[in-house]
Amino acid sequence: MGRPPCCDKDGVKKGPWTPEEDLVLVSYIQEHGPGNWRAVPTRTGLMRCSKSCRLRWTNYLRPGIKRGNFSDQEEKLIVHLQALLGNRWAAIASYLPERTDNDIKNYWNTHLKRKLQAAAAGGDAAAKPVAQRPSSSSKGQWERRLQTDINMARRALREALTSLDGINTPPPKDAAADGVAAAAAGASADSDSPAASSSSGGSLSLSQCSPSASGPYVLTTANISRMLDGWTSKASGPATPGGAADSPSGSSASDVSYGGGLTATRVLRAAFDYERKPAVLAPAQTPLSEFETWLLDDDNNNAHGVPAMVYPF
DNA sequence: AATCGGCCCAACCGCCATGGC
DNA sequence: TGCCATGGCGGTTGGGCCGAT
Repeated sequence: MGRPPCCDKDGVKKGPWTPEEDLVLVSYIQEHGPGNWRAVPTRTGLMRCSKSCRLRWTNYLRPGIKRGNFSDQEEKLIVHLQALLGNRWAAIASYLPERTDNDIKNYWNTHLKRKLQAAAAGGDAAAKPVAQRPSSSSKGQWERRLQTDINMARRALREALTSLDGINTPPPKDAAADGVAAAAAGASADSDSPAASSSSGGSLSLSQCSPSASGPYVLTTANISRMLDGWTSKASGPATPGGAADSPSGSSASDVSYGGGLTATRVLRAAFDYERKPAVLAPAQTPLSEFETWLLDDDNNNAHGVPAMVYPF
């Protein structure tokens, strides 16, 4: 007998998240913190699987996420970490605090893997990831090769890290006055994002934020602010997203009660406060320092230098 | 202008690890 | 000690977008 599914298939909504759902999820998490995902759908009224909620938060809504535009240093770091760790995207992402494992995985699959394959086709075997190299050699040869790979990767990583200012340090929190969705941080950096381009004043209705209206929906502080403006201007009571929202699910948005006199303004402010909590980014910084120590140790131990990694691109 | 095909990425699926009972 | 619930991770998919024809 197979294991029961993590969530009931009936009545569980799938597909892209709506702004209303994002706001409900964010407001819940800023109140209770991430975790206990099993309780999230029932407590928020979201017709989503707990897994879906967690993924939405970790891959999209979590503060401090940078989207798109991978820098050269990030590319190199990913390439070498992949060579070191294999397809352990979560581990790789821990060294790129602003990137999600899903983002890195997608970027690898769509860009870097192709580049490496092209480079490999050009005869640059040294640039191949460990996992792609021939495995026909004997154990001793394989171990020596692996150690060489690690040494090369360490050196290249250290070089990459030395010029990695700003990647591993969170951006100033008040720079963009953003909060929740520092998705906003990434979105605002993307000049072509709808949110970034719609910086003019005026209230934006929910339907204007919806994917169908103007491209992919990106949850930014600006969007949330406009959403809330629209709500507060249209609804006289507390934040009960109502009429304007043409929610396909027809369930959550209008049914959600934030409780405890939680107004829309308070939701937004509290969401900002949550982003200022360091716990979200802090864990990723500890391994980095250990990582740097490890790299430095390598310098001490690696008396016989290894040739620097030749970047295939 | 219409169609086609490739690219990109958000989201889903299934498996595994872990912790609580 | 075994079972179960839950969270986490990696692989894969589906659909929108965009350039080429």
